[in-house]
Amino acid sequence: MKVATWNVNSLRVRLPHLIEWLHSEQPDILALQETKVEDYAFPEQPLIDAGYSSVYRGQKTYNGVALLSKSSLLNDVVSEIDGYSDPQKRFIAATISGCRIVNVYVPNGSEVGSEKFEYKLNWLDHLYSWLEHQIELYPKMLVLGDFNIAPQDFDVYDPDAWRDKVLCSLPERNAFEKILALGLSDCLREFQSSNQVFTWWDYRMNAFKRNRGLRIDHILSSRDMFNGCKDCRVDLSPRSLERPSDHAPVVAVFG
DNA sequence: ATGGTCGTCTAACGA
Repeated sequence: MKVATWNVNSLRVRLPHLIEWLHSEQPDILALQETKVEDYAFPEQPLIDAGYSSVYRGQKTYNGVALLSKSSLLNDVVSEIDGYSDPQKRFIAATISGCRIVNVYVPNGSEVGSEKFEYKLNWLDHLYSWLEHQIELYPKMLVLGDFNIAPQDFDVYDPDAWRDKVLCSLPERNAFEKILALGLSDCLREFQSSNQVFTWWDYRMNAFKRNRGLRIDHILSSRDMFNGCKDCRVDLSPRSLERPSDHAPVVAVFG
C-alpha cells in the first residue's frame, strides 16, 4: 500500500499536476491540503476518471483538505476534531483498508506570539487529545499532512536564521514531540535519517533552486503500521514543473 | 538589503 501527502496550494490551479502525478505515481491513498475549493466545486469527476474516490471538506479561498483512495472504500469519515468546532477546514479522517487515515492541515501560525500562533498551539492541543483516544481504537493509524512544523534543526536549511521563528519554535516542536510520544513514528525521518530532505520551499528568492527548504510535511505511523513500512521519500519532480505548489509530495510504502 | 512570490480575488491578506 502506497500512501502520500501533498499540500497542493489550490486544487483548481494544480489539478493538471495532480492528475498527472496520480497516473505516474499511483498511490493507494493521497491526503491533500490547501485545496482552497468549496465542496460544491470539488473536482470529483476528474479524480474518478483518474481512478480515485474522494472525501473532502473545503471552504472559500483558504484551507481545505481531501482524502483520495484508489479502489478501496473510505469509511467512518469525520471532518471535525471531537469537542472542537473549528470554522477552518483543516481536518478529515477516514478508515481505508482497515487503517485509520488522519489528514491534517495544521495552522501556519504566522508569527511566534501572535493570535494565529496561539490558535496553532491550541489546534495542536485538540489534535493531541483526539489522537490519544483514537490510537486506542485504531492500532493501525496514520497521521499525515502539512504540520507546519520542522521538528529538528536538521529539517531546516539554515537553522540559525530560523531559530525560534514560526515553524521552528520550541512550543511547536514540543507539541510535535508530544504527538510522536503517543507511539507514532516519523516515517520520512526514519527512512532518510542521514539525508537532509525538505518538503516546502518558499516561492521567493529562488528558494527551491537553491534548496533553501524546510521539512514540514509528515507521515506519522502507529507502531502496528510502521513495522510494515518499507520506504518513505519526497518526490521532488512536481516542484520542478511550471506553476508548482510550494510543497512537494511525501510518499510512504507499507508492506 | 527587513525585500522577494504565489493564490485568492481584482485589495489586501495569508502562507
